Amino acid sequence: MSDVVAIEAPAPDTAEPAASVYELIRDDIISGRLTANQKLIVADLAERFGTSTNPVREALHQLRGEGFVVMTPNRGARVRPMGADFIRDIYEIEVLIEPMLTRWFVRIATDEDIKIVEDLCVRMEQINYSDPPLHGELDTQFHHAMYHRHYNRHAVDLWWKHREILKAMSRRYPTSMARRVAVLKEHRDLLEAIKAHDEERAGAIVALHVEGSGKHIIGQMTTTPR
Amino acid sequence: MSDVVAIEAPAPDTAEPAASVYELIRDDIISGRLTANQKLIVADLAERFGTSTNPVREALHQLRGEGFVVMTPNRGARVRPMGADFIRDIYEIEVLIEPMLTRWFVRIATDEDIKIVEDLCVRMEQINYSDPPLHGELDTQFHHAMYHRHYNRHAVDLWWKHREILKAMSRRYPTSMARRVAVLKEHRDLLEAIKAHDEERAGAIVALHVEGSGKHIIGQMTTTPR
DNA sequence: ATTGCTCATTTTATGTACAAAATCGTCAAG
DNA sequence: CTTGACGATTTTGTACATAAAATGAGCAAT
Repeated sequence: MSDVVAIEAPAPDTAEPAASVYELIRDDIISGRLTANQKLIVADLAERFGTSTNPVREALHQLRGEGFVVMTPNRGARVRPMGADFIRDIYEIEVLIEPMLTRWFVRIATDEDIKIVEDLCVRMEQINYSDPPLHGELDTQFHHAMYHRHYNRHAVDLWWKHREILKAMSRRYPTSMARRVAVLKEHRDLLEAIKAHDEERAGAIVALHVEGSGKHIIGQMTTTPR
Repeated sequence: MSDVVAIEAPAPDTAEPAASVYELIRDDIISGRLTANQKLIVADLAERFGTSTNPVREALHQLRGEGFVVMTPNRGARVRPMGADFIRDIYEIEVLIEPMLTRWFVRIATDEDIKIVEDLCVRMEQINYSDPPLHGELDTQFHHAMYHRHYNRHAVDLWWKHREILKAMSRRYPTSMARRVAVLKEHRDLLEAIKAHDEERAGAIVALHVEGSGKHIIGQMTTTPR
């Protein structure tokens, strides 16, 4: 009797929670496995995911609402092209939002809060781009640690959505040596401003930081053939 | 996103294009006919619109993607509550975005461009709040005239989406006398700054203008019982 | 040959009907 | 007051029907 129980949960949370159709398509778009303007044919996707068409149709419509997919009546869905101009648009908005979020963090940060971002900063300096994916992950955590508790959920959600797109984008292009050292320095500068509780300076540094990242990626996008 | 077409504009709106289920539900949410947190039952909506369930399901998912609807697995969709905090979130973002859009307009505006916004400004002064809905319409056109050609489509779309929410919200609450005179003055000041091609001043005025509108509505929301 | 057209055929999106699974509400028993 | 069973409600998934659009073969005019 007791040997038939607990078939669920073989481990805490190691097992993936069986990604939804929505997430699968979304990841395919963001990661670039689905190319710009590619047609998203409901029947094909349904077959590929082993479901019927309705889940796909619903996922597509949600993605459309989020802007990842463009739909035209009676002619279906296409992957939203995320070219250099779109990336620029996003960065221009982030240049405004991230300083706002950062200033708030500087205002409310306790010593423990600061300790967390400092640790992340140090780890990034230690690996020194030897492991780009890990650096990217730490970079995201660095900013996330500052922003995630902000009261303006709308702003944080927007930041996160943009972040996911930009993260995926920068994964497709290399980071120049010059930019690498700049990023490390900017993070360090930001950390100092935070420690000094200098709200204005921290905001200004983040603005520069975001702008620099944006300029760099767009440069890579427009020069690299791909 | 950029498929958000020109629904507004002084267009020949003779024959309605038979509003889609999506638009109907969306309008019901924004206008407040559907109240906060109200359950959106697929079968009911389908019956109300005289369609089958699939169009409703797709509309709901798009709305979810746009943030107007909140869905939880196996327990359906609810109207996203748009309380004072959410409105504050939106205004805080607009305080950043609108000045950016305005500055660009000041930079590129020709005399004809300025003429258009001036006319709108004058008309608002003439009706002097005798017709609040009309004032709201002109106000939207005033800003739209400045922003709609901006190269950052993402920012413009975001502004428009926010604008629709805020327009509907302010329609539900009265505008105080003090606020009325302030709005007229701010518009006039802005116009002068534009005419003087003073980018910085125009941006600063818009920031104040948006902030003032936000503060006012939130004040109304938190004091008026409703 | 190439272009541009019609028209039948196939593909695909969109709408309807129904089945399975989950949730919610109610009410009786403890 | 809480628990648990059971029926009604509602969500979620599948299968199919219809209508619109893409495709491509055939053919006439340049």
